[in-house]
Amino acid sequence: MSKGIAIHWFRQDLRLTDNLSLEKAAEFDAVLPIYILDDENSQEFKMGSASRWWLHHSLQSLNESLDSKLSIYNQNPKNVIKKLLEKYDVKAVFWNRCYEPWRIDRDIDIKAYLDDKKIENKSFNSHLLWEPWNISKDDGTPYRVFTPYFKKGCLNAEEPRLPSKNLKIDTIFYDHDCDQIETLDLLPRINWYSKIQEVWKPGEDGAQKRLDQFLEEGLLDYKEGRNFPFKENVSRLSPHLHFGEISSNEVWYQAKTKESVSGIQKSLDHFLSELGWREFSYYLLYHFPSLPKQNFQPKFNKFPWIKNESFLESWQKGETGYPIVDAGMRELWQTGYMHNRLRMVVGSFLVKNLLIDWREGEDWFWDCLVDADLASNSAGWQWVAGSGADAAPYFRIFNPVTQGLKFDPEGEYTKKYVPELKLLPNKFLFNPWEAPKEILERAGIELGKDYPEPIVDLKYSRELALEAFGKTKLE
DNA sequence: TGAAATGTTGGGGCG
DNA sequence: ACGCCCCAACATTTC
Repeated sequence: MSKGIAIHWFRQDLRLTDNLSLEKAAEFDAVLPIYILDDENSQEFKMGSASRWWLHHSLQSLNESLDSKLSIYNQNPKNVIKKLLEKYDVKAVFWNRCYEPWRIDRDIDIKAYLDDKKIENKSFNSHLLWEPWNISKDDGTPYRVFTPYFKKGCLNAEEPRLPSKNLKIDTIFYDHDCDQIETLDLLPRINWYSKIQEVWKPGEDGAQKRLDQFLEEGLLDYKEGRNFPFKENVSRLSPHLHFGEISSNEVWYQAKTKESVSGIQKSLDHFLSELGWREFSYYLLYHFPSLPKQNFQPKFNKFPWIKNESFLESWQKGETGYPIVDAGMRELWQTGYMHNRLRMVVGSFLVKNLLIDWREGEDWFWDCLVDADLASNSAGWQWVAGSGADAAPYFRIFNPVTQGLKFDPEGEYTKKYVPELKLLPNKFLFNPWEAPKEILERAGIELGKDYPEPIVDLKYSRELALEAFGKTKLE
């Protein structure tokens, strides 16, 4: 009995392992694996530059593991599928669900089209531990606070499914009329990615290796070590998870195999709860699709953000004159990533000390991060700004000097990304403007020439922020 | 997943 | 021996 061809449409699931849709498609005589670059439907959420670099390499890796038979397209997905249905004996189309509002809309439309054509189709969950629509408060409304969402909502719900190991592909069908990875034009004209290339290994193999390394070397001391950007205690799985090179279920259950290691429990729980934050972001995005551009708390709608191109540019380039902030921004620029501690510090600085709209930060991160993820990025920025769900309170303003002293006391991280300060003694590393003349001289630094003067005064900008943010409280 | 301001305590110096 | 002051260390409150 012939079952014909089934399409598996790769999207944010660029892996073979634990891929429910691919497994389903592989039950047919032949599977036609496709990837479609969809710049048409994504509109204002078009993938950023760093993500494109990542995607290029991730697709190459995926293509290799499919014996170079990944069919790739740079067109409107509906047209692609339409043409494939016309050309080949396609019996079914499968995919794993995405949660960006524009993708949901698009997929609904394509599903209706397939239903209409009487083509079997089905979507699967291979991206989240808990579907957003399965978790709600007793009164049926969505949670707005992380802790009860995770502890009561998720941990009391059905356990995440175990990773599936059932993939058996007989025949891969390749569409010779498709585009090539190169014609997607994902790589930039100028090579700004050499450093990124050194640091990351996109693809399924790189993802599993990263997880292995984290579980061996980072997890045990995760709870403490995750705060220190020079330590190797964070997982750095975010881009791999974003592109679905490894499933969150794999990460969840592989981490749990370490449960028996003595003294690991607190770190393990904390790590699992960080996966919970990822879930919470997707949950919020699903239930509040305006999250990426609209304040979650409407009382922020009349917040007097200040437009200041010059401040914004200083922040983007890592030239604010605050070494810990500049280190974070330069890490982002050079590596396509920023340690979580620094994301909070630079976010607080932009939004509270510079009073610049969180959406400016969101846009910059979107373009620069290899892990740029609509759910995590929006939820994260709204958290920092205080406008989000379970957000940082308005009065929580990070002091970049204190944060530096606390979390990079020896300056390893800061000096790595702000090397012009490497001769400065630690005592003045985070506040060079307060260093005595002769110390600056000895370190070979002239402020305003070799390294910027601070673009704002900490104390004064803090007072301005407290005043401005305090007013949101009145509503 | 802060920081600064304010309050409290207790030890040591000193008349 | 005693009270007083100073101030660091810690705790609490406020923004």
